[in-house]
Amino acid sequence: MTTLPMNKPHCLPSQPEAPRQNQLLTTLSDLEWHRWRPHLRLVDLSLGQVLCEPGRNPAYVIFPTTAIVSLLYMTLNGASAEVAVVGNDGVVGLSSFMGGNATPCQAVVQSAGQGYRLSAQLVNNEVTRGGAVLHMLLRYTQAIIAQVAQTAVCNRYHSIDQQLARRLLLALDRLPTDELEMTQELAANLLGVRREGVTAAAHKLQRAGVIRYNRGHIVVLDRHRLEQCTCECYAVAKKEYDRLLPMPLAA
Amino acid sequence: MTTLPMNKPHCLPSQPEAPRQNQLLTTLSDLEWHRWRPHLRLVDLSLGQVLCEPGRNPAYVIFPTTAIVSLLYMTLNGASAEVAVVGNDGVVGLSSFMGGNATPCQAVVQSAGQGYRLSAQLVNNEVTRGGAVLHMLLRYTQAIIAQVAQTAVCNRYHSIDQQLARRLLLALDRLPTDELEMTQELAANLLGVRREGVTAAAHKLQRAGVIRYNRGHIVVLDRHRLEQCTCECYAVAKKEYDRLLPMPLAA
DNA sequence: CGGTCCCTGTGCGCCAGCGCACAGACGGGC
DNA sequence: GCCCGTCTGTGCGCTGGCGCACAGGGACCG
Repeated sequence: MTTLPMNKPHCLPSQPEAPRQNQLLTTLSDLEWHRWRPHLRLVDLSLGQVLCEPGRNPAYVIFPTTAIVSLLYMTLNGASAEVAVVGNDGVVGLSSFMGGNATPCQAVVQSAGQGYRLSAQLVNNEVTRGGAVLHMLLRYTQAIIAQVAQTAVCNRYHSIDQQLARRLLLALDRLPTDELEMTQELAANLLGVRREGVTAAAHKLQRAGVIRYNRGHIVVLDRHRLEQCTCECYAVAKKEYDRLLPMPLAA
Repeated sequence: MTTLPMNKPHCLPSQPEAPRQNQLLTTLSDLEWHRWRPHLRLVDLSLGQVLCEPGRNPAYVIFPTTAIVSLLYMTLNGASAEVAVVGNDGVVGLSSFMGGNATPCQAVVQSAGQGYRLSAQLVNNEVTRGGAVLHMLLRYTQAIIAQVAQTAVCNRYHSIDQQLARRLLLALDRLPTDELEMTQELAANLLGVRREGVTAAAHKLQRAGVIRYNRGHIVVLDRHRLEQCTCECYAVAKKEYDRLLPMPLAA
């Protein structure tokens, strides 16, 4: 496995006026930004809050700053699987900008925090203008597709151990600290595996001294080793994101 | 399992001048269509042809008419997994319109046929205009995301039997006949499973009288029963596509 | 301070799918 | 008509993950 220089997102503990903690928003030029600013509203996102119900038309898109959101698909018999993770690196509600006005996937807050809310209508207007905002959203869409596709591959080929490590890294990248809240039960639901499977995987990580696990509270002790425990999927998706988003936006 | 009315795509045996056999192209207004027409060029797509190499910048997007194309992700050790199927219902090369100019996934022709080729540059111009073409592409992008996500879920939860049935239906929907060419070896690569696993699954279908299998040539005898053999994933993705694409395009 | 949830650990039996190794069996080319 | 390559069938043993059932053990609340 290649070990990438994992620059953490610039996600500082919430400053009184920290407008552009979301990386997508930081890609906007000052011009665009000032046009948007009046319409952005900071909202609290609580654990378990459902931002988007399957088949419903969400009224807002949300650019998380400190919160983390899961995109989940459900099966007929109630099982679920997470297909993508969105934090301060992205935006929730792509479907509304894409014109479909709904999506079969559910968006649930996995880690409480804040985010900027913007009306779907406004985003649509921006899209039709065809400017920098559109191109930013398109880039991000491509990154999401890569992440979802990589999840499909990962589900096919990789062990629970590897997938758990990957999921922890995904969370870590979107948090300011090395600690996160996630019960084994929850992790199992996200990965679409048994809780006992997660217990076993978490044990291995713990005994290797990579994490410390206690009743839903996880401390990552050695991020570098954690990266070695996961499959390529993590690095591939991250690399693709880094390739797409920091690029100077053609417009 | 709900049994949908599976209206086959209007894909007639190639007429001498059948310009809009691709369903995305049919959604365009006459105005848009006539603007595009001079730039579309009908090309032959041969079995196994690679339309897009991972990491490379494809010069064209392709709207298949009779051909079928797989979008594949590869793993480090050479294994592969198909994340989406594109036929006369879609377009290959979304990444170029999304601005990323490349994608980690590979596009390979699985069923020889034809398609309309259009320069990526031209598509980009259309996108920046922000008109009907953009909205069509966005809609289709959303459908692709749904398909990829559903593939992820399917990989997680469903048996080889179900996945094989699903894959056959995906091919069938994009072909004018009830026959298709696909060796067990190939199917195994697409599904990311063992060839022997496919052998077993195909046997079951054959013994149930649903298909006839012979050295890479498959005849679907009973499509209805085939639909009953697969998981919900097929219907969910199809429903989402039907919801998104026939809609009158707002612009 | 005791009860009651949650979370976590553990121990089964079970099975789908894997890896490997061969054995037909069809079919196209010479 | 024969040969060889490709495609398909079959038989192992193995293992990762599943389903189930239950036991300790914090944490919080009254």
